[in-house]
Parts: sequence; C-alpha cells; structure tokens
Amino acid sequence: MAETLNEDAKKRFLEFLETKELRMTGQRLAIIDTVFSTKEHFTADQLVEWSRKRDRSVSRATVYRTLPLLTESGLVREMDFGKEHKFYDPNYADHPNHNHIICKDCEKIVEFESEKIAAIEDEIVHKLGFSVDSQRLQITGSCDTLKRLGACKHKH
Amino acid sequence: MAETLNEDAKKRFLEFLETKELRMTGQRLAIIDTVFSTKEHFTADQLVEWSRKRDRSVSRATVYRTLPLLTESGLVREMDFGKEHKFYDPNYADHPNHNHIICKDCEKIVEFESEKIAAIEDEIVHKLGFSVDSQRLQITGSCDTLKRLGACKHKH
DNA sequence: ATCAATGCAAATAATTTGCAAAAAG
DNA sequence: CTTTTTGCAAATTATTTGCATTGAT
Repeated sequence: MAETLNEDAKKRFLEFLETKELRMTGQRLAIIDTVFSTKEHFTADQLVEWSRKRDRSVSRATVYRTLPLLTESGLVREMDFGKEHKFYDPNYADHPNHNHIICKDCEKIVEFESEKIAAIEDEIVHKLGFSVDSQRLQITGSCDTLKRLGACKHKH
Repeated sequence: MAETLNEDAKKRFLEFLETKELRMTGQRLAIIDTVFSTKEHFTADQLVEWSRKRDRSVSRATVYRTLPLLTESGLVREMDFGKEHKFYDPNYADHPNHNHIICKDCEKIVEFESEKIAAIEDEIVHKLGFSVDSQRLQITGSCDTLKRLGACKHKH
C-alpha cells in the first residue's frame, strides 16, 4: 500500500489548490500524500484511516471536504462499481482515459487504455451533436481463474 | 411519460419472477407496468410516485424491495450519473448493450449503440484473460446548444 | 489581523429492516 | 392452510453541515 509518491500528480494538485486560492494545511497534505502514494482504488473510509497514519489529526469531515477537490481537479475520479461504497481512483493523472474490467466473482480490477475505442467514441459522439469531455467504460466479466475453475472468490 | 407498455420486457420479467418462484402481487404489477411503460431513466422516488398512480397501496419499501429484482433480471440497470440519486434505465430489454452520452450542462442524455466498440472491447478483454459479461460506457460532453451558445442549462 | 479550514457532534437523506397483518398459491 | 409479501415505523449508514476554535497567510 505504501508505494512511491506520485510527485507529478501531487504537484498538479497543489497548483490546482493555488489556482483556487485554497490554503495548504497539514491535514490536506496528509490526505494528498496518501492519495498519490497508492495506485489502489480506495473508499472514503480507507482514506480517513490511511491519512490518519500520516497525521492523527485528520478528521472524517476534512477527508469528505477534500475529496470533491480531488475529483474537481480531475486527478482522481469517483467510481461506482455497484458496491455499497464509492471508490476513488487516483490513477487519472497518468492515465486520463483509462477503463476498467472487473471480475464479477473475485472483483479483481484491471485497468486498460484503448486509442481505438476513444477514436470511435469521438466519431459517434460527434455525429450525435456532442463533443467529448470525459468517458468512463466499465466492463464486468469473468477472469481467467473464474473461467477455468468456475470460482475465484476472494483473491487469487 | 405514459408511453405504451413494453409487453416483451414485462413478459420476460414475469418469467423471471416465476423462475425464482416469487409471487405476483398487485403492487408488483403496478411497479412493473410503470417501469416498462417508460423509456425515461427514473429514480427510486419517481418510481414510488408513478407506481402509486396505478395502485395507491404501493409503498416505498416495496419499491425498494422490487428494484433489486428488476436489476437482477437484467432488464433494468442501475446507473450512476454522479447525481445525488441513482437512476434506473428500463431500456436494457430492447438494447442490452447501449451506452450513454450526457451533456455536462443541461444533462440531456442520448443512448447509442456500437458494434465496433463492443468488438474492440471483446478483443482487449480477452487479451487480459477475461471474458465480457456486460459493459457500461458513459460519455460526458457538450451538446450542440452548449457548444453553440456556451450554455444550455435546463432543457432545450 | 483576517478569513479559510478544522474537529466535533448533530443533521440529513437514501435505503434497509423487523414485525404483525394481509394476501397469494 | 402455509408461506410470501406488504406497509409501517424505526434503524442504519454514508455523507454533509453549523459552529466555535485553530491555523495559514
């Protein structure tokens, strides 16, 4: 979980805060560093827990107040995989157009990109009189193990 | 709002209920007829309201207990457009693979299908060791009016 | 100094659930 | 008759908010 900090993403978020004339605080820093030190999808609750390891004073309220800033910046995206909680994906700084494939059984998630799909989308959307801002593509299916063994629940 | 009943979708849902050995009740019928008489996306709350026009005894609890049956049948899909409420899309009986493009300003939604996208998805997903069960593609962008006039909020 | 940001605890709002009564098969 | 389904009202749970205080600039 404690991977290397994505310096670029962090820098871009700090610029975003500056542009909006928002202040840097210890709590925000702890949250930001947490978010950009993982490539995992996380829930609001996990973000509270992890951020508190960096700064014990981070409150749930501040996390909930920071999440909209993160999504507004475009560096993090809110994802609904049909589970009880929303998930947040911190990988949009590096891969602004990536998609998700989720195993219906074990819930393993793989991210992938496709120029081809993006191009076709663009074409269709233009014909419909729109232009594209952002897209999200989620595929649900069966992973290898599920196909092979008929089950794969709870990890590989 | 009161369009023609989608008889096929209704029939398929009744079969689904039978398979699961669930009983037909007046309330369920009112809800089902409501769902398959519109092509609009609706919220749980709207479904309560509309169903009550057919049968005043339909309670909120029953609607909430019926929605999971509808989604489980695959004839209706839960959609998250990033708004406060979830939406339900009753058009999956006729178009099991359709996608959505949403205007970021007026929130106009257009549904579209693409064989090409489906084929590429399939190819990529196979390479990743998965097979496709279902997919959801949501594009956010600007509609014609928004592009032309710089604004289009609240309808056209 | 000034005003934004915070933690806390209370409020909100969608959804879920326990239970006794009603209705389906 | 038996078992499911219902409405009601209370419970649950994620998220939001008011407010007095703290902290950034």
